[in-house]
Amino acid sequence: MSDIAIHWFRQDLRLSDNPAFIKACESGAVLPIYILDDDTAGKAKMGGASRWWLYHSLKSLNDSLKGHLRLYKGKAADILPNLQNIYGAKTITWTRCYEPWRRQRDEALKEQLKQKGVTVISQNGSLLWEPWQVLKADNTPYKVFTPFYRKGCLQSAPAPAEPVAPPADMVFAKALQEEAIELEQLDLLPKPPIPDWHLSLEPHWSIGESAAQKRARDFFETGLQGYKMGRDFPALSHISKLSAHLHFGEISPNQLWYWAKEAAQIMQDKGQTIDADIDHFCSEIAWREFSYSLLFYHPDLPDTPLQKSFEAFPWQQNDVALLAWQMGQTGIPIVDAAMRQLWQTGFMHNRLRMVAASFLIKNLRIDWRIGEAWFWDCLVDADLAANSASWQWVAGCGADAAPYFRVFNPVLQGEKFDKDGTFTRQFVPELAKLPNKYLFKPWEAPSAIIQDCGIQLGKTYPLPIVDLKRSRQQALEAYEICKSTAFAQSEHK
DNA sequence: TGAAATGTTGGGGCG
DNA sequence: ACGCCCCAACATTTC
Repeated sequence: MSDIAIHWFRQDLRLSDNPAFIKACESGAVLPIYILDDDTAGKAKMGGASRWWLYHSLKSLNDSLKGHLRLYKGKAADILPNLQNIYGAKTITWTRCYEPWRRQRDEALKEQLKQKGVTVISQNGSLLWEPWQVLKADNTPYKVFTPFYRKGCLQSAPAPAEPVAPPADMVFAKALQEEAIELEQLDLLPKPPIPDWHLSLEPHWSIGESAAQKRARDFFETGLQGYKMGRDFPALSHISKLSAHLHFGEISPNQLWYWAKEAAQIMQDKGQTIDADIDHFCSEIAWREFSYSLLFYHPDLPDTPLQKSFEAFPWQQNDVALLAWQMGQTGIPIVDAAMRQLWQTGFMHNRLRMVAASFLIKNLRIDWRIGEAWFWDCLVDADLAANSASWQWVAGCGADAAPYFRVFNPVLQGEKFDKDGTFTRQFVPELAKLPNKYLFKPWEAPSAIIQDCGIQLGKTYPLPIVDLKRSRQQALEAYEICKSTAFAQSEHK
């Protein structure tokens, strides 16, 4: 077999259930490549935590490919055609991406390569359904999740493709020596004098395709039963923690979908019913699909509120408060616990993402895009579609968003979802001795108790940077102003 | 995938 | 026995 096929790995860093990669293997000797294309990404350039994850994921992928993964850095629009020339590749394959900057780039590349007579194959390997497969009867995209999922995905669209096995045998193209670079040269990890913050992430994750599969299997065995309820409690492990694996394509949503169905069958045979848990897990996967659909049909989702009335919102600039939020020093224990979890582990529990985001947007009234940028930098699962759709959801300016007046009370959220304080005490150890009654509102504790617990409010732990009740009220007022301004504007048109 | 304010009901204490 | 008040507990509405 002398023909050479390039498989361009992007967000599909796996060999299992990778239809495009299989096509490459069937078309000739494979040259597997990865291009770090920061130049084209612009504002969507990967954040720090993602880069750390990518470093390890590429390493793992290279192992699976027996050391044949070729790495490049720069504009894919230049590098890919160049490689095609150098190697005389007849086929180029890739798994589709949906970020606006990637779509634009890929479309142009595809056209250019096709004109040169190259067979270009792009396939779906990252979504259960392509955005254009889930449309309303009038061929427009859904704007509300429930009908998107129930009608669009489950009833109208075809069943998700069943996962396919990794290629039985891989023949690799003989690589030239000089044109690729080493993993270290991608500069994915921070270098001195930048703090080696990423080292604190290491113990929390195991990265790569086989780790993703193991995580999934562990979850289906031990976490799925009770998922629907348990997923709301940060101290429990009833969450899949698969988001980063999914983002980088170390595992496909299709694989998870069918494993979930299998798990349902196994449990049913044992006489246990976990239908509600399975349904809920599948609907969470579908939220990811919904986000991708939103991004696909609204390319400006990452920085423009879908509801135009929000353009007039009176955001506040407050760098001191922002820093306190980022560092987990707001004086609101559940918020601080959440923000520290993010900083220390590269992850934040879903419920806490809502609480922490609500606090930034509504109590501090800081622009959601600023919080979005922080999450983008800190999350190992940072995903353009999910991150922007979710921030818009919390801000109340997205499609099918939480209504703006839905303001989370971080004290009640703590009392409800971290009842015994396990999670909060883990990340805010300076409050560990505080009894549950005051753990989520230390400012209300009698000074004798505060003293007994070895706490000095304002010194060992901050006083709240805002008054929750008042700031809530102000947020609601700001929303009213913004609404009436938008109304006045629309009247003048 | 809220919370607070307001409304309603019903049991118990008490004159 | 009765009415009255108080206040949980729950339901509804409002933001």
